[in-house]
Amino acid sequence: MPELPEVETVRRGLAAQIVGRVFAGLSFLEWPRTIETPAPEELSRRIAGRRVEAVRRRAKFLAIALDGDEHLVVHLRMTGQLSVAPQDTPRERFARVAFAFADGNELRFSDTRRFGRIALLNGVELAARFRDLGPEPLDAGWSAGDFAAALARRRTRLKPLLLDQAFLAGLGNIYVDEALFRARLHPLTPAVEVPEEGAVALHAAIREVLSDAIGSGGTTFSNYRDAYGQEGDYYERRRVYARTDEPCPTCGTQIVRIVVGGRGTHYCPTCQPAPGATLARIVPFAPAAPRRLVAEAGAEYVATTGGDDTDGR
DNA sequence: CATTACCTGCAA
DNA sequence: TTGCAGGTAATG
Repeated sequence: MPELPEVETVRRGLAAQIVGRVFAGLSFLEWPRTIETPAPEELSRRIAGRRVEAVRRRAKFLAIALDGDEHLVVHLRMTGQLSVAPQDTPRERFARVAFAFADGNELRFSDTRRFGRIALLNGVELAARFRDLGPEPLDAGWSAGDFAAALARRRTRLKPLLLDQAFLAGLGNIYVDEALFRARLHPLTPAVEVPEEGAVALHAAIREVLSDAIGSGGTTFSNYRDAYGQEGDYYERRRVYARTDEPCPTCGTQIVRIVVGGRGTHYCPTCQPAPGATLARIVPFAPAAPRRLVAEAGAEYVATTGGDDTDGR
């Protein structure tokens, strides 16, 4: 479920509900593998009596900071959900773990697919866990210039690169497709081939998409709910993700779905032309035409872009 | 770089 | 029954 906007939405709702509350211990453990470290007994002992100081987010991780340098780190993965409810209330169907508060409520972690993970870390361990994450796209310090330079160092295609949390933190499958569409870049474009203005456009597009999505409370198309159980509204605002065969909102061309790096990838073949797909690539495939017409097309291509032309060979 | 694994539910 | 799903780590 969760990419940066969803995790940020959960963070806000969770902070409003639990900052200031004091944990009493572990109260429910249906799926022990959810807890990476430490052993459940130790975790329970270490959180008991600890007060929630803040709920933070780094990339797609949530970090519930407790006094005494303890941090409850949560990764929702695909279907994880957090909620707060009285302990004596029936637990959700897919509840996996719950942490009791001293006031009779509990923090619940539900997770249909059981991919989600929770760890209790001290400050040093927390820093180590976040060490390899790339920049936060909404941080003021993340500049278009730095981003352009980083792209220029990579030959990888844009789609998998933007999904790489070490390159840039927080994007997932939905928002990569949405950002590439807004920047008019094809998902298979090698990063190094993105022109400067393309990098600037992509930098802006990433921020716009993430900000808009946070403003909509994230994207719900099946499982995702925030810390109050509410759905996000961004699904209806998306432009290409899961809109295969629907008309592009800009030009009307049917949205295409391909698989890149094993992930469903959606784009507009007109607005996001394939890498290198200029007249040089299109002309050879054009239907047979009078020689004079072909020559004119070639001449115009050379004149307007100055790229390497295959016509002469 | 692609594939598989981790899991389960749901729609075609 | 098959394929697909918001993520990521571990394999060839």
